This record gives sequence, structure tokens and C-alpha cells, in this order.
Amino acid sequence: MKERILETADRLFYLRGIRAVGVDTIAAEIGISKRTLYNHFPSKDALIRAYLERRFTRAPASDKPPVEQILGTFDRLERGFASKSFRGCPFVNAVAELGAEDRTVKKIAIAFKESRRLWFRDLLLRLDVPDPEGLATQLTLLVDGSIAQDLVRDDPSMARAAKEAARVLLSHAGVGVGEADASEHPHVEIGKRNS
Amino acid sequence: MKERILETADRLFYLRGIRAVGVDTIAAEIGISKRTLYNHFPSKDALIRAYLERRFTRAPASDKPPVEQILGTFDRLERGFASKSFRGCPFVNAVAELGAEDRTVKKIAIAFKESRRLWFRDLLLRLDVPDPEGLATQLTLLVDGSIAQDLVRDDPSMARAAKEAARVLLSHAGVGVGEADASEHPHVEIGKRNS
DNA sequence: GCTTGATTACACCGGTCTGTGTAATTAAGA
DNA sequence: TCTTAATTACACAGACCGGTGTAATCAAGC
Repeated sequence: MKERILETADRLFYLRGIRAVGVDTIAAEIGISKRTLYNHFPSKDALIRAYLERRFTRAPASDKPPVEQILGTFDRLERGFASKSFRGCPFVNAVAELGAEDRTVKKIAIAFKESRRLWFRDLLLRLDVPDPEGLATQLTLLVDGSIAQDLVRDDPSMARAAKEAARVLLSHAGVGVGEADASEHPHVEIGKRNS
Repeated sequence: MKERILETADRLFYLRGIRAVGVDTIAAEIGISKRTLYNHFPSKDALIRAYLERRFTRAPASDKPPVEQILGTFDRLERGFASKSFRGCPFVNAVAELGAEDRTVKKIAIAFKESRRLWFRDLLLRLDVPDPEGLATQLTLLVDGSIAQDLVRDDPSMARAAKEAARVLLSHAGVGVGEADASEHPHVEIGKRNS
């Protein structure tokens, strides 16, 4: 039950915005009474925090080469962008919506961003780059930048632009990166999904 | 009067969030009646749109070398991040808050993002880089990425990380970029209103 | 002085929101 | 069958919201 509530809250909060979705809406969507929802979560704030904590899932371990894992991140991003149910980074959105209002939300968001940076860094450590910390930070900038750009432009090709930039940064750090896929044309005009 | 309303709405909308600030709050902050506010703007939506349009000011022309202008962008960003009154990109925040609700808001946000990309592109054209369009896009990714990261982490050094990455990208495109911090010119005076 | 337009105070509307109180209903386990 | 816990329906409180109606007040220009 608790999981069903969280599941639904996740979908609605993420797609429509946290402030835009009321507890009545969530309860109605599942088909339960509002009272039941409040039996599982003491307040909407608690539900919001649980929603963000549930989003905070670390990437599963992979045995692929570090470079492939790093560049693959942007392929996954592009696939996510193409999905209708993609609407930016839930943590950035939450901080933008709730701001200084809820300090806990910000802490969760910071933890998430840092965990992704560390994921990059650990992969870079295995590649013997000169400055794994700084390069990891730069990669997160490309990730978050492409997410923000796609949020407003609805343009999944932002992920490819980020991937190209990541390739250049890795190459500059002495990492051997393969050729760009045949399907990737840097000169392509920026596509638009919606008019 | 209209300008005073916009001024106050700008500050409150940006710092506390659009949905979090009511028209009563704005009127009370200025010390005018709510009726006066509604004499200047037909609805809150109109006020929101005017707020975003007011934020949409293009960067003034500069006669500095293109590379300095490009890298200087990140210096201005860093100074902005350090300010207490910085809370991310108003356009990204607005889209995150209002989402699909208001199509006009999204259009303004898209226009702004594109105008900054074109600003980069026009500078890159003067540098004869192989792919000005793509590189301009990549630079915007670094800008938006550092803004998003600073929004959640409150870490102005993100701008420097972005600048470093930009240097690498420019250098890889055959542009001669000076040593780190060789382009520091303290009195670059461009309105820091945007993003 | 008079007219005109902006601004004011203030009440009020309908709606939505989070959260609670309560009593009835269900279902499962001992 | 009795007990216990979860869930239900439903009303309601209290607050805030966007927006309007109205009549009075103010200020400036003719």
C-alpha cells in the first residue's frame, strides 16, 4: 500500500510538479481515501521527502570498461529525453519549486548530485586521468546542462552534444575514446520535437 | 508604477518561487492595494509573463576579443553564484514550476536559451572553429549545468569548473586560449540579470 | 473650481489546499 | 466467533489563493 502511494506520488509529483499536485489528487488516482494516505505519511512534506529518497537510486555496478560506462551515461540520457515522461531532474525541480522552504529537500538533492559525481570520479580513477575530481565535476555539468536544456527545449539531441563534449574532455585527459558513431553528426541542426 | 510592480514581482518570484508568491504578497511588499496591481496587469499569469520577458535582456555588445567574451561569461556566472540573491536560472525554474501548464512561459524560456546559444555561436564564427553551432550548444550545456549545480550545491566554484571545460573545448577546436586566469579583467560590466 | 483618471480601503466570492474527526465497514487471524 | 487493525465515506476546519465590485479619496491639468 505504502509503495503504491509512493509510486503514484512519484509519477504525479514528477510530471506535474510537487506544488501542483494535491494529496486528494494522489489518493483519487489510486482510488483510496485521503485518510488512508495520511495513515501512511504524516504530512505531504513527509511524502515529498519519501518521493525524493525513492528517486535516489544509485546506478547498478557494471563490468563494462569505464569509458563505455561514462559515455553510455549520455546514451541513457538521450533515451530518457526521448521519453514522453521525462521532465528534467526531479531534484533540481524540487529545489527550484521548494527552494529554501525545506532544507531536507536540498540535502537530498545535494547528496544525489554528489553521488553521481563520485560515480564518475571512481570510473575516472581507473583511467589514470590527471585530475579525476575536476573532470568528474565537469562531466556532471554536461549531464545537468543537457537535462536543463532538454527540459525547456524538448530536444533529446542535447544528450549527444553533451556526449561529444565529454569525449573531448576525456580525450584531452589522455583517455582513448572511440570514434563518434556513424549516426552522430556534429553539424546537424538542432531538432525540435514539438512545434 | 508598473515598473515598481514588475521590479518587486521579479525579486519575489525569483527568490521564493512563482507559485509560492501571491499577488497579495507583492502588493503588500510595495505598499499598494491589490486593486492597483490588477489595474496594471489583468492577471497573475500576465504578471508572470511580464516578469520573464523582463528577465530576457540580451547581453550588450562588447568589443573585446571573442575568446575573452566567451570565457568571461563564466566569470560573470561565478560572481553571480557568490551572490546571496542567486537562485538558479529563472527560465528553467519557471518551466520546472509551471511545466506544461503555460505554453507561453515555455516559449519565452526557449527563446532565451536559444538567444544565448546564438550569442556564443556568433562569437565562435569570428574564431573560425570547425563547428560553431555544435560548440555553441556545448558551451550552453556548461553554463546551464553550472547553474543547476550551483542551485542545489551553493558552490560558486562550479563556474570555474565550467570555465576550465570551456577552455578545453575551445582549445580542441583550434582556438588559442590563454593560461588559466590570464583573461581576468576585473571591470567587465555586463548586467548580471540573466540566469 | 472642476473634471478626469489613478489609487485606495475593504468586503466578498468561489475555489483549492492540507489536515482532522468520526463512525461505519471490511478482512484476517487466533 | 471474537478481536484487531486497516480502510472507508464524509463532513469540516482553517488557511490561502486569484480575482471582482464598490464607493471613497487623491492629485493633476484644463
